[in-house]
Amino acid sequence: MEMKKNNLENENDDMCEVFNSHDDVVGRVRERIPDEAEFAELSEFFKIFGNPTRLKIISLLSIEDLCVCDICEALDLNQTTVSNQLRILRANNIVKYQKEGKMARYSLTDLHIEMIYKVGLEHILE
Amino acid sequence: MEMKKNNLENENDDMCEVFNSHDDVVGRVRERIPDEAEFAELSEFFKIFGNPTRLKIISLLSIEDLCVCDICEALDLNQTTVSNQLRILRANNIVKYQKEGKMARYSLTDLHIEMIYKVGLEHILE
DNA sequence: TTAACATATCACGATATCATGATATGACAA
DNA sequence: TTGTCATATCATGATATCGTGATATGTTAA
Repeated sequence: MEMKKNNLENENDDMCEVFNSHDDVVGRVRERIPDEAEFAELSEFFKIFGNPTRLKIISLLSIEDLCVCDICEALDLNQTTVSNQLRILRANNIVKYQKEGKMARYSLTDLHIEMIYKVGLEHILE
Repeated sequence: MEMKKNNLENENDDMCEVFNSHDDVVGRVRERIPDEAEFAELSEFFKIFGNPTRLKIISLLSIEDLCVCDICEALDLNQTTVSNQLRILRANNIVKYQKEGKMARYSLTDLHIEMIYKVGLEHILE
């Protein structure tokens, strides 16, 4: 898969010292990664998935849109907990909602969210 | 997209009370989500993506396999930090490594990791 | 053996996150 | 306007996570 760029790399291939054959590798990959701000934003985004309560909400909403009280009931969680987590999910652009009278109907923002959730689930289930 | 199961739901569609029309919804979705243990495991898994240092390492390894010192150099991070995060990544089955003499060459465990990383990046870049 | 290097582990103080109780807001019905 | 319900916000103490300095392990070369 990976192209051998330089046949001059021989037994020194495994050195990490000052005059090392990895300098080119380091320079090459360094240019191809996002910048500091993007990593910060991306980690904030993924942090949201790192909490079981939020994952449960995401899981529910990947099946269908629900109001807050239905989420509470389906997950057997108190309203403060759900509402707080929904606020975090909203702030991070993971769910959106529309008001319907005194109710708020929540849904996932887009398909990325569902994809990430499902690929992760697939991964842990092997 | 969503099938209307019951045409008897009328203006009561938006009630959340004791005899509410959402009971069927709640019961239905409750059966279709993973169990407690799976949510716990999944959230531990996603937590790993919620740290910029680990994301940077994942980002590098999605380009090519690297040894610890190359990762340190490419990211301008001290060795302890990188080694600690690699331990966490290993423990969570996100990277693997093979020993080559005194070096350790790290790579991503499987394509799921790369997919999740890339879909997340796509999401924040809109 | 001894030295040097690559990597791993331990311990710790600073910081962030969690669930929750108390309370506020805002809509509708009486 | 008063009460009730659905939802949101605030404050807090318990717990978890972060980066890092100190130190250990293990490999190779002299």
